[in-house]
Amino acid sequence: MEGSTPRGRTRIQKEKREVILEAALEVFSTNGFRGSTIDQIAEAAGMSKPNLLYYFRRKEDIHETLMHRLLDTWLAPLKELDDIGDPMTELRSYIRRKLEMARDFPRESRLFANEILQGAPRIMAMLEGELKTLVDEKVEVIRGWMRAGKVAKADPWHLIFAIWATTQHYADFDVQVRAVLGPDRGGDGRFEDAARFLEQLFLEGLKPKAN
Amino acid sequence: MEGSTPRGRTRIQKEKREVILEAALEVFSTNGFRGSTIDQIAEAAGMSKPNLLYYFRRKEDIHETLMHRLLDTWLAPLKELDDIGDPMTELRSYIRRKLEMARDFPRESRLFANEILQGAPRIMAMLEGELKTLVDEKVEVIRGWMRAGKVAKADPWHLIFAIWATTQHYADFDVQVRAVLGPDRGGDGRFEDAARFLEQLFLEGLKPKAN
DNA sequence: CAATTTTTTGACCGATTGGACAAACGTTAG
DNA sequence: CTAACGTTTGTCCAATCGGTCAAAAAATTG
Repeated sequence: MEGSTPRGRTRIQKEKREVILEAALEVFSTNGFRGSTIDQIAEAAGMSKPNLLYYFRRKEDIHETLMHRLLDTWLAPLKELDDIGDPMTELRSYIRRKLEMARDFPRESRLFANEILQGAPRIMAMLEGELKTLVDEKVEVIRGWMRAGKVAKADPWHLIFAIWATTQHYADFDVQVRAVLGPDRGGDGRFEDAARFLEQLFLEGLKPKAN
Repeated sequence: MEGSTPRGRTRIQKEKREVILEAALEVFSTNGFRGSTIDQIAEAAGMSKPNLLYYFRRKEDIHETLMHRLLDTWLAPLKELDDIGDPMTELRSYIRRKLEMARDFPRESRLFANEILQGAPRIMAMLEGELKTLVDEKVEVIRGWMRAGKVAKADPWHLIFAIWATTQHYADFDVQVRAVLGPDRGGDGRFEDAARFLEQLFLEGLKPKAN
């Protein structure tokens, strides 16, 4: 009985689907969608290919499920950007949260980056819909702060892009960051260094203080 | 006669190799290495697969040639960062040049991003060698500016990362940028808006002017 | 022209791919 | 025990992959 793909009915199904998604995240995020094979995912999940296909009937279904889950996590920090509290503190918190996500969920970041890089064929609708709506909303919040003189006037859209770019860089380009920093500076401390730098950059910029 | 791969001897060989590289840049930058097929490249180059393989014997050879060419172009702006001239002007010029590259060579940027995202298996040596050396050198230049009080004190490595991230974002995440900006704001003017914003960000930050 | 070399292609090959399927295995309920 | 259901796997398949090869077609040379 029960339709095609087993819906997370039994306990075992929920568990196995979880194992598969975890394995698929690892594989997809390092090889991209087309560069990953079902066999790779099955092996990483510790099961046979047909067994994996019993839980997800197509390779794309795994990717789609993964992507949908990711998006909620991914947009959460921006959703939290609220009009209550001090504007500059809010912005600083947002930057810190995004940087923590790059540190704690680098695979998710790379999965997302892979998708966007290749033209976002599978999530274009979401970018133009849900994401754009959310950004438009937060742009208005930031604009309010700027009008009130709480934040320097600047393009709010590109401000958001800059925050995304600088924070996600530490997940997506991690290999390059570590290679350039070298063994001594490239250790665990790099995220704290980055946090300090980004805070200064976004708050005060680089122009030397008027002595 | 002549070794395996035809070296750019005849005029026709140089031309065809150029056509292939142009087509491969298009294909590789949108699909990644593993996601691209020789057939795709051959079709984009307007020739048959065996004919393409007559000029480049392996798929990897095309990618390698492309990558080597790219790197020179890619590092050029950083190499130009010189100790002569006003420091803040130099930094502003560097940001502008990098943004222009994102605008004029988005495929090259995405090709590079694809490689890094997947762990840089083919250019790791270059990252740890040539790139690191160049960055270390420029870090010293920037440090000198900071010691001289010409630039606010900050971590020079992360400053460079921030410039890379914010500028390349407009090439690598172009789809997302355009989707979020929408049809009206997402037109050709987005690079000028970005340039204005980035200049303000890196020079003055976002803290409101002390009124 | 004819001889030689370079360029192009159709046909083909073994390996890998995503996926189908039925049979086997395990588990639980009566 | 047995029947029923959920789970797992070995085997197979058609499509696609990177790459080979010999022979045809152009171009070049004398």
